[in-house]
Amino acid sequence: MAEADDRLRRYLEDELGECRTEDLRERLGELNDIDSVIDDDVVERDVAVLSALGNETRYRLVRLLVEADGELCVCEITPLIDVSDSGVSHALSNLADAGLVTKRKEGRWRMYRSTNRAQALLTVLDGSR
Amino acid sequence: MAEADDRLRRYLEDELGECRTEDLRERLGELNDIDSVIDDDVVERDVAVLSALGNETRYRLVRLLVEADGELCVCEITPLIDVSDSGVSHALSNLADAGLVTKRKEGRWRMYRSTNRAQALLTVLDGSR
DNA sequence: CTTAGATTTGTACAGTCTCGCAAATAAACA
DNA sequence: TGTTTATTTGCGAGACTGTACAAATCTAAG
Repeated sequence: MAEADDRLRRYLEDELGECRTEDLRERLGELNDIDSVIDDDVVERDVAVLSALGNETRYRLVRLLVEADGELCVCEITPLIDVSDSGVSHALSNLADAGLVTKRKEGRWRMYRSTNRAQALLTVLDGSR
Repeated sequence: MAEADDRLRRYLEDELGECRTEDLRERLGELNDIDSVIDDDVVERDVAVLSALGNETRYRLVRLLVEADGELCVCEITPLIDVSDSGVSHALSNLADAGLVTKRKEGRWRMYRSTNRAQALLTVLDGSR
């Protein structure tokens, strides 16, 4: 920590012209305040969602369900996705854990649908391109 | 494809009561239309962005820069992030490639700032929780 | 033009992830 | 009840990723 503080002190000297211990302490406090706003649980959940979508197979599945604008049966999905049935199942299960799709049983068929969160994320990506 | 089509035909029989070859062909067409909207380049870019953010270290870096609401020097960031300096540097470089942060040289210091896309993504995550 | 310091880059490897195969489960129906 | 079919689950090989360490680069200042 001492070394990191020295580096920060030199940076503040450059930025402010001079840097008293008081100035260093103040900036250190500001940085800690910013950092302390970040909640560990939120980080964990968001990273889970983002890493679920950050895989081509899973991303395509979600995109498909969002474009379909309603539920699809697994038997309608697999012909469009280039991995094995079990690969699709693994992926859908992962997405369900992340809250990006929901699952419903209909007799011997399983229906999947994208969630609002999934739609919101894709919308933002579309809008910031 | 034959097997997959058979499964789809059986699904349509359940859903519609009966399923003529015509019905199967129509549904197959609809599914392909939905799928063909999905652009490979878009998939690739979005997955790159999402997988960049879908890592705890990189997510924290972006959150920090968004909360800071302006640029931060690497020397201000490293004390708050629990990986080595080189780890932070690799992570920032990855984020820059994904278009989630921008970099600016200021003498011997390097300043980073989050992009609109990064802010938009975090905002959506915050809003859909 | 040497030295010191800030940050990046190259590299290696431990750990994680993805996907296919085969087996298991569950629903429908003969 | 046994059979067929739809989907999931367990598991392992190979691919991929994250990180630290060391060396390189770049800047400023003696």
